[in-house]
Parts: sequence; C-alpha cells; structure tokens
Amino acid sequence: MALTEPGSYKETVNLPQTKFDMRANAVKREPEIQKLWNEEKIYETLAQENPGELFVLHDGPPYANGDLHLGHALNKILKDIINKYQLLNGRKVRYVPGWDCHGLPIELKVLQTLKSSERQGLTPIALRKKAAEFALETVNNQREGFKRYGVWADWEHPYVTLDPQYEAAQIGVFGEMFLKGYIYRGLKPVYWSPSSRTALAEAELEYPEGHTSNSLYAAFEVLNLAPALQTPFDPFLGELGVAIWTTTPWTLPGNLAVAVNADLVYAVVEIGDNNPTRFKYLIVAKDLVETLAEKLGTTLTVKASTMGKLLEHCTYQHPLFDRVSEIIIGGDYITTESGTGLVHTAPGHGQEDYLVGQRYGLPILSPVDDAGNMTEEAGPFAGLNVLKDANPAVVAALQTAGSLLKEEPYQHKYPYDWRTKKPVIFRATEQWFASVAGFRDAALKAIKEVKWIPEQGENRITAMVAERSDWCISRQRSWGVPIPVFYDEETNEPLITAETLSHIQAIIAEKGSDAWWEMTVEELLPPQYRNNGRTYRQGFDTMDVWFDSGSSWASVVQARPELRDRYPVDIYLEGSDQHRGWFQSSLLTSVAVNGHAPYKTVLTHGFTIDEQGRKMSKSLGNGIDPAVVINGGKNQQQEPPYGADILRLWISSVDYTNDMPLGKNILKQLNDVRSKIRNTARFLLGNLHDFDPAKDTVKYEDLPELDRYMLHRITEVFTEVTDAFETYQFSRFFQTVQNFCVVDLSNFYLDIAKDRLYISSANAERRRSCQTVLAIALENLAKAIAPVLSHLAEDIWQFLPYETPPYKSVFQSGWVRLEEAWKNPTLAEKWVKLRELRTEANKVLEQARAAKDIGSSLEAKLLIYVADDAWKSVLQTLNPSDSQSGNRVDELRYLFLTSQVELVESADLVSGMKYALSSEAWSLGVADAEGQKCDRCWNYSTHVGQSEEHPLLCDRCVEAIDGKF
RNA sequence: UGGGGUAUGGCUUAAUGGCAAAGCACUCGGCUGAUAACCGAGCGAUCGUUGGUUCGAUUCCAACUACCCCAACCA
Repeated sequence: MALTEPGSYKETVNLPQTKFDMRANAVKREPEIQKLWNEEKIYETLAQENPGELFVLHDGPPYANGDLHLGHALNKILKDIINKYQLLNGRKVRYVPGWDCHGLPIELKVLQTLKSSERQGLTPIALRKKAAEFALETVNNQREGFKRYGVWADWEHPYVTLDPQYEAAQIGVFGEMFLKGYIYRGLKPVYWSPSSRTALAEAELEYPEGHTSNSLYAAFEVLNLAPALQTPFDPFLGELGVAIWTTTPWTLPGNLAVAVNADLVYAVVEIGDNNPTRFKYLIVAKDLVETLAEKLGTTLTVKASTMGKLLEHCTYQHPLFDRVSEIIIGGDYITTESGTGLVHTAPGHGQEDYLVGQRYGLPILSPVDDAGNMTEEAGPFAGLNVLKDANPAVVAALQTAGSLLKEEPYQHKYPYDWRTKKPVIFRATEQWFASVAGFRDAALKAIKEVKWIPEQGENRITAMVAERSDWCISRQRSWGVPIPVFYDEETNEPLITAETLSHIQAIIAEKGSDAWWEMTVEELLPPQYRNNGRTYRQGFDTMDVWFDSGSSWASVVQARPELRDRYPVDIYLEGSDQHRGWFQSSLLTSVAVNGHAPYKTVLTHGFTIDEQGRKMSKSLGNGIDPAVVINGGKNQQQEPPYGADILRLWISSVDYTNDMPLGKNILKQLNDVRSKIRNTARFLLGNLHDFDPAKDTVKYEDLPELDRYMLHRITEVFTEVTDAFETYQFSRFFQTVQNFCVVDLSNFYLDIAKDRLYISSANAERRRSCQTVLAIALENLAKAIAPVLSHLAEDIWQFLPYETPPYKSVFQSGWVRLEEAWKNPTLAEKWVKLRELRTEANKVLEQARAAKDIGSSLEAKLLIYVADDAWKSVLQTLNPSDSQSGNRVDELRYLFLTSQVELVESADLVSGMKYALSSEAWSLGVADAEGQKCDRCWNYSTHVGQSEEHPLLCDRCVEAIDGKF
C-alpha cells in the first residue's frame, strides 16, 4: 500500500454500515411489517400475555355505509396510539372494533340500488336480507382500510350491531329499562319525515341554509273576555281579533289555543286604512305596534292596554272550524322579537305547544297522516299535503273568512331529513319513548364521576342531558331491531312482560331479529299467552339506531368474557359531536339499567379542516382521502404515496382537541419530519454495526461527561414523551421527539460523534462509550415512536444489528427504559452552557467561511477568552495540551469541530482578529488551523509528517491504526 | 338565534403580567466518510381587531370579527 497516496486510509475508517433504507418506501415496506405482526401474532399475544391489568378502550361503531374518510382515520388512529402505548406499558389491551349496521341510511342505500319494480314487491324481510348483506360488505371494506392504517384490533371478531347475540343483549337492555318503568308509549309531537315515512331523532335532522316558509299574520275573533277585561275591553267586542303569526299555515287546523306571555304588555289597536280583515280592532303586544303597522301597511292606534296575564281565559272563535278556544299563558319563549306577541298553539304540531297544552289539558290534534296528507279531521283540507298544497288552501280560506292580515315569505332555519334532504314536520303520533326524566338525576350524577378530556366536555354533556326531552326510540322502518311488543288486536293495548321479553330475547339470540318478521305471532309469544283468550299482533316498529350503539356496553363489553371485568371501561374516544350521540345514548342506557356511566374517561377530538381553515366537504372538493395519503393519488408527483405512518404522524402533530388542519403542504412537511427521524435512526443503526451490547457496553461510571450529559438529556426527553402519552397530549410527543432528533442528536451529539466513531479504532473506549449512548438513544427512540410511527419503529427494530432476545418486535420490548442514575442536573447545567458557547463559536466560524477563508470548520483554530475565572478553569480542563491525554472526548476542539482551540488571557488578543465575536463574558476569534491536514481524520495537526510509517497521518491516527486511540 | 371552543412568523406547536421559543419551510453558505444525506448562518410575528385594568398586556377583562363543534320553540 502506497501510504503516501492521499485517500489511502479510507478503508481504515469505521464508516456506518446498515441495510436500513434511507427512504421509507412505505407502500412496499408497511405491508411487509404488518405481515410480520400478523404472522408473529404480536397484538394477540400481548393482549393475552402482558403482565399488567386489562385496558379497554371501547370502540364507537362507525356507520356501515360508504367509504372511509379522514375522520374515520383520525378516530381509529388516535385510539390505536393510545392502545399501543398501553400495550408497550404492559397492559392487556383488548380492543374490539365495531360497526353500526342498522338504520334508515343503509335501508335507503339498498333501495337506491333497486329498480322501482323491484321496490314494489319488496317484503320487509327481503329488504332486511339485502340491508344485512350491504352492511357486512361495507364492514369488510372498512376493516381492510383500518388494518392498512396499522391499527391493531381483534379484527377477526369485531362486533356488528346486526349480530344475533348483539341484538339479543340490546333487547335485554330495552327489557330492563321497560321493567324499571323507563319505557312508555305516548302520543307526542315528534319530528316526522313524510319523505321517509318515519319519525326521526334530533340527530337525524339537518338545518340547511335558505329555507323559506310561507308565513302569515291572521286574526281570530274574540268571543268572551276574561273577567278583569270585561269593562275596559267590552266596547271593542264583536270587532276585536287576536293577531297571531305562523310560519306553518298548515298547522292552523290543529290550533287549539293562543298563547301569550304573562309579563308582556298587550294593546288593543284600531286598524287604519287598507284593512284586509273584517276586524276593526286587534290585540297585539304593545312593543310590536309600530313594527306591525309598518308591516301591514296601515296605521295601528292604541286604544287600550293590559298585562298578558289578564288575557288568560279569554275565548276566541277558530276562523276555519266551528271551534271555540282559549287564550292561555305560554312562557318566556313568547317574545316581541317577531310576530305579534300572541302565539298560535297547536299541541299536535310543536314541542312548546305540546307542553303548554298539557298544562291546560288540551287534546292533541294532529290531522296529518304518515305521508303528510291532511286527514278527515281536517275537514275541507282533507287530502291536501302539508308541504305542498295545504298552505295555499289555508291561506285562501283565511282570506275568505276575513281573517288574513298578511302573507309574507320568511327565511329561517327549518329541519330537514338528513337522508332524503326533504323538510320534516312536527306531528303527534304514537311512539315509544325512553323517559329521560325518570333517570335524569342519576345520569347527571354519573356524568360527574367520569373524567372528561378536554374538561369542557363535562359542561357540554351536562347541559344536554339536563335539557333533553324524552328520547323517542321507535322508528317506522324495517331495518333494525324490533321493539319487542305485541298489541291486543281488540283493545290495541301493548303487551310487554318479563316473560315476553325473555322469550323474544332467546329467539333473537338464536335466530337473529329476522325472526320477528319470519315467525308467527304464535311462535313469538311465550306459551302462556298463546291461548289466553286474546289475540295479538306484533308491532313492527324498530329501534332508533342510537339505541343499538348505545347498548354496546351490554352487547359487547358485558357480553364478552375477555372484556367483562372492565365495565365501566377505561375510555371512550370519539369526535366531540358524540356528546349528543353515542356518549349520551350509552350513558342513558347504562345509567337506566345499572345506575352508572359505561366509561371512566371520555376523550373527544375535533374535526379536520383544510389548510385554509375550512371544513372538509364534498362540495368544496377539499377533502383528503386517507387512501390517497397512503398509496398516492392518480398523479403521484402531486399526491405522493406517503404511507400510513404519515397519517399517524399528522394526528400526533396537531392539537386534536381543536380543529385539525391537513393539506398537501402539511403532508409534505410531515414527510420531511419522518425522513429526519428515519435518517437519524439510520445513522444510529449504521454506527452500531459492530456493537455487541453484552460485550461492548461501557459502564455509566466510565462514560465521558459528554455521554453522561446525553444520558441526562435522554431522561429529560423520554420523561417528557411519557408524560405526553399519559396525558394524551400527543403533539407534545411530536415536538419533543422532533426536537430531540434534530437538535440534540443530529446537530449536536451525532455531529461530534463522527470523529469518535469513524476515526478511533473499533474497540477504543472513546468509540465504545459513544456506541453505548447511541444504542440507548436508538432503542428508546424506537419504543417512544412506536405508538405513532408504528411501522418506522418496527422497521428500525428489525434492523438492530445485535440480538434482542426474546423480542421479535419493538412492541414486545416494552416502553422506554431510563435509569435514575442518568439524571445529573449539575452536569447538565455545565453542558448547556457549553452548547451555548458552541452556538457562538459557529457564528464566528461562519464569518470565516463566508469570507472563503475556511470551508470545513476543521480548517480553523478557535481562540477563546472568557472573563469568569471559574468558567475559565472549566474550559482549561476541557482543553488538554495534546490529544493523547485527557479522556479524548470531553475536549473543546471536539465540541467545536475545530482542529485546535486556544484559551487566551486577554480579550484584546481576540478582538483584533480578522474574524471575531465578543460579549461581556467572552471573546471568540478564528484563525487558520496549524499544521497539515491529516489524510485520515481530516483534522489539521502539526504532527502530520512526524511518523515515518504513516507520513500523511496525525498523531491520533497513527495511534488509532495501531488500535491505541 | 343560543351554548361551547379556537385565533402566536408561510406551516405545525411552545411559553410568559416585564426583550415572544422550537422545529419545519424559505434564503445564503459549507461539506462530499449519514450523500435524493449531513452541517452552519440568516430572513421572517405590531401574538385576529378594538377598547379596558395595570407603571407595564401576547398573557387578565369586555366587545367585535373569522373559523370549527353543538343546540334550537322564532311560533
């Protein structure tokens, strides 16, 4: 070997060696890693054999229609992050994924696939079979999507709400609630969708912009005055009307009262010109006189006034029917913000109307059928549709009666059926209700015992439960769990008893709820009711799907042996909209049956928005498809395949309690962050290629200060990371890990480490000690990122260059391992200061570099003056006179990556230099390094040329070649 | 309409009643032994707007604006 030839020593340098790819290559690599997890049954084994307690995160079932979107990914990955963290900490995590499979949306989706001829002859049971098929197919598709996200779960045994066992348990919940008296049948106004021909829950409504109602003002003739008003108002009688306002003229046939606010002042006004009615005087709220005059295009002159409460029990003539009704006292809901201050009240068509009607013992009149057509009870209006021709007919009739004051389009929010996108109406029908009133206090108490994250969730659900009215649980639809009731053919009396319930429950457990449609009443009835002299028919109402999913604590948690001991479960985790959905339905059923919440903790997340802060929606076209993030889009340049880890990293990076923005730029940045972590790990792996922890680990006591400082820093970082996971603040994890990789490792420790790793002989203490730290950093890094960057973590683990028995997977290796002894705040304080000095040194070096005097910092010699004596002596200990003495690590020249460092006695010696920087405490200057560049380590040294054998090498390298440095 | 939440450089996040921090991005430069990698320096924020409390407010208070979630009897 010609050792005078530059480059001769390249082969003697210990460069990194690893097959761990620089690129994630996620499309190929992630499935390989998932295959490994499956083959080794990592999740299954840990769930079963971990030493810790059970941990149950109970899955909220997504609705089994349609494709997965970003919201699904967000929710499932958040859950997975939590589960994996708990698994790494030794808990027996049992995660059973679920799907909500019943309900109108699926039914409609099935109907849409059929021709109208097919739809005609469709029996309920045929529809149910098709719906089940559709739901299960969707479950399969979604399940594959979730698996691809890297989410761990008992995918082979998910819960589906159409499962007979599930349905039977749900019947059980219903039965217990019934037997406790919490379920009743009632005639109540409910949201009714004529287009779906069913009652709807509040959760099934939407309020689109731009709905315009045909509002009208009308006057009803006052017949008799209440005693207190007889004298003052008597002169007006006969020509006096009460003025009302309504946005739903079709409800006037159901009018049974006019309500006033007891505390408002009302006036009798005389109508001026352009009076379209047969009345001369009107009663209106005094505050509205001017507004109304303007609106009606006339003058209104106040003739008398009274308090609202005195109007009570005045009577009036219904303008369209032969009916006399009363003025009644409504409530605070009656204001002078709009209308007339007197409210048309139809107890069959409004919630407030119903309540106030109950108070006055009014009947419930709802002359409208399932399709929204007026019934015979509506007299002349029979057959008209309330959403089409009923309104104009009512208006015309009022006009004829001389009762119409004004007609006016009115734009406001109006409830629509979320599936058919058609308006709904408020209509009293026979429905089944869960009496929230019956267990409201218990529910409120249960809420207090749950930990809500973030905290404001508690206020939110408390307010909702405190205010909510009884829960309408019946639906006039086929695709669902039947309400297990029989009706007496003769009396229409419902029949539900403990016997019928358990009989039906047993049948459904065995045959599924299809049995309700397939079996005869005879078979469905328990024996003692078959020949008791009565005849029964079964009811064909189904349960609200919120009752399905709201029973999952019973149908899944209590029903499965592997979960049973963990009710209430550790945690529910869903979007914050579920305060009114699943969190609430689950709470209500659980409280009703068992008196407590089904969960100990409820964690909620926000919703995804785009990079402009707008919500993602189909119409805006700004939605992000998780499958495209993973596999790339049609144009892979514009939409590269990032893999599931990027989706997961995104979720960890943002504050999920708030809106979560995602878009192309953010994805690209996250990809860069992953690359940084990956490459940092790659460097660590490469430099451990010849490290055997069993033999080569350097004891803590023997480590140089720099390494001990790094171990201290590692305890800080991973304690912070642990705390972040414990408190579900994943963005702190993201920031901390990123910072650790970039600032502590890449920019600092690893940059300095290269000289130790490459230049020293393989077995040198200064190299082995560094590798000791690298191994600790790498293993902890892999563990710490495993809940989030699961694939990357496993990829790293699989490339560890040494044996890690008995762990085939990073997930088996447990959570980060830190030693108390590594904490050394005193040492850390010193090294933090040294790092600050290093930052300043970089600035001076940059001056020289900018002036092209140096390129690499090794071409420089750094001159340092410090004012403080104590600090000066510290620096002196870090600046030995030659490279052989000292511990060969804790030296300023290595810290600053310069070939030499000189401590000088006076600031002046430095400040006059060409490149200098100073403060009160210190002065730094840069000069050319002395000596020649060593061909092996690239440091400059006056020792180069001194060795006859190695004329191109410095003293360190000569020793290193000889195994001594 | 009501309730709740959020608002910090281009992006994602910190912190604090007293000079607003980090990473990324960007610009310039270096290295060529982590190389589609790595290192250095620099630029960049009147802390959503307007008031108030205070010696001093990005921080506390109020109003407003924008966005997000939820609710809703405008009869």
